[in-house]
Amino acid sequence: MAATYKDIQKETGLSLSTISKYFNGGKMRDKNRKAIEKAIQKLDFRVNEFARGLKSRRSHTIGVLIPELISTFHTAIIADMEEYLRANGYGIIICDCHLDRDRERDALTFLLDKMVDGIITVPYDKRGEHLALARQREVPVVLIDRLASEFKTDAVITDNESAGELAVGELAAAGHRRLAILSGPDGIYTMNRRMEGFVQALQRHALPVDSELLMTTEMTAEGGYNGLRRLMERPDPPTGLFCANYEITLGAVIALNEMGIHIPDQLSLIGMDNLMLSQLVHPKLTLVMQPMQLIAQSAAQLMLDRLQGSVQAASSRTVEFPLTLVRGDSVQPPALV
Amino acid sequence: MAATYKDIQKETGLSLSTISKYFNGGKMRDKNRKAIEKAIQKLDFRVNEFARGLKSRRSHTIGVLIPELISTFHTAIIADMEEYLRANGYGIIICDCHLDRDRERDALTFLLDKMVDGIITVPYDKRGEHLALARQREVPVVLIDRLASEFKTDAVITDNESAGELAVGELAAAGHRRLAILSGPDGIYTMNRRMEGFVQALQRHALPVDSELLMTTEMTAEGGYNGLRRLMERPDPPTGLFCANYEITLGAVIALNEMGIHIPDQLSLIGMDNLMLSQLVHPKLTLVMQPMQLIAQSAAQLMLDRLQGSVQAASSRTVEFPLTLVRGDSVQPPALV
DNA sequence: CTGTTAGCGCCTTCAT
DNA sequence: ATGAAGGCGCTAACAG
Repeated sequence: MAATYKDIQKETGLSLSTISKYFNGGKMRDKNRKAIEKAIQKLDFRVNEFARGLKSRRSHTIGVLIPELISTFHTAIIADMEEYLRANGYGIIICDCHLDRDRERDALTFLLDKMVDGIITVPYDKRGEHLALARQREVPVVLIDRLASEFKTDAVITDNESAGELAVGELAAAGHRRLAILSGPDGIYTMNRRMEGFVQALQRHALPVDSELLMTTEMTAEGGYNGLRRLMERPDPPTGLFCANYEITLGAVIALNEMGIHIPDQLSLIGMDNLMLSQLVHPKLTLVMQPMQLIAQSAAQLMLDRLQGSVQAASSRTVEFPLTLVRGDSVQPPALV
Repeated sequence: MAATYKDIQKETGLSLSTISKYFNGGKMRDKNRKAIEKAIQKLDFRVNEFARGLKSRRSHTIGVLIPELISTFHTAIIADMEEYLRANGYGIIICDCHLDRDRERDALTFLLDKMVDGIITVPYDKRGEHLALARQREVPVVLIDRLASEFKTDAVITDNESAGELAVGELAAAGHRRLAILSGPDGIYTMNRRMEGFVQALQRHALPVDSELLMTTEMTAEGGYNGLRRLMERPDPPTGLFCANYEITLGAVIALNEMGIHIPDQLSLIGMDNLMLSQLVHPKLTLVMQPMQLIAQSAAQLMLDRLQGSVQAASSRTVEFPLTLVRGDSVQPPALV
């Protein structure tokens, strides 16, 4: 049986309120402080967080809700957030909705029922209306990676349009004119933005926009694999390709290997995220990278600001980070046909 | 302000104990049940888990403590465990100790202070003495992947020795005699076992054991990269290699690409885990695979058994799963020198 | 089957 | 600076 204030009381003869004050930073006689500390040692006393939470209504726990845990991008961000939040006394409860809107809603309810103090989420449902439930319970929400059309709140995103721009710019500079994109399904915030940026960049560079080369597929390695085959089996395949997320890039590379299509001689390729991939694949890939650590820390900080009440309740802040192009050897001028 | 039993009481006129019974599965008049349900709807009532925990001493939360979140192996297992546990009403609080014993100890304390009902961990500290603290607080512990020398408890592991055996068997069958292993640091449970299994298998196959070819390195891509270079820059390099974990495999493949050493003509390679890798790399890698989903589910189930009290407190069960060899194209007979 | 009551461990006025 | 007392929301005897 765990020790309580009463046990400390028995040890020290002090009253419960003095003991409480010790744990909540009040002033007290040095002698008493030391007596309490001695009793804590002796009893291996730990404050009971249930009791504390019952009064304070705080669990010092943040719910993290994401579409899929098996995603380098999400995992990397979660790892950084976990470290940052724990350093501030907060633990994270993770829920993975497995790319399913109903599960996402259930998971949110689950987290709220677990009395989390806040929710940090990569919303799967584009509209994000499920998040209204959190607001109704007065639990702050911070979005990562994607905005929700029907739910305004603090968010950390990257300049997704520029991903398309960076890729097109690099490929166009190498002399490519027939460019394709393999993006995720319509309805995914980041994928739509990257697609839009890509199309706008084509226009800006006065390159042809062939809707057959603006392909969407699942955001999985399998999706990238299938998408690439469809793209390259066309009578008139592209000479330059941008893969709009990590898993799609992975699948595309697998398919290219299988089809015996050589990078960059036969196809110039630009992928996204995960530097490790770029080094593993031969030749090294040129990538558009997101600053994962910055994203993680700033999401965590936005949440801490909310929880510490240092921010206007009504305001909503959006932090947007730029993307960077990391050059490998997967882009070269197109073959002369 | 969230609704409480008292609010339901006002709505229904029923007593607190009747309402409590509703939530804890007692019998009651159908009329009363319906009245309560109606009130719950109207008030958007949720049971306060702080108050409930204060009485029951249960948070329905499991602490998950791992060496590193950025590890496909750990992430995959966590994703499966999360799903399985949540389906049973349990959430998981994740802590990553970043390959640091002190942080591991701190994280354990953190989790216990968060009132978790149990700890599922891949212990980083080989001895696992820090886990005694959990036992002292009567919090059950389930180990994954590694046993701890100084802490006996329920555990789920794989037959690590057989990894070495499978690899040596496959390479020997192809005619290789000069075999090397790239394993993790001495002191890591799995790495030691795989190394031992490898050496025993060499002896069983009557192959020479050259201690220079039994190499240990960090369990990271960088470790694999460096280890491979050291190995292949020797005057008399091996013709067959087993990489004893995923990250090491990754790093080794990167280094081979850079050095222009071709698989399998110049080196036959067997890696571990992560089927995706095997498909990405050209040629496809032959791999020793661990059944991640089984590991995850059985760890979760061991924990649930403990929490539901359906297991003797004193007993300790170890579940060991077999490994499988998945053939790719990275092994062929050695070149005639 | 339902109601009354006394805590679970901690925090917070309010006195002293 | 310290002590006494009530209550946070729920549960579990115990009566009725």
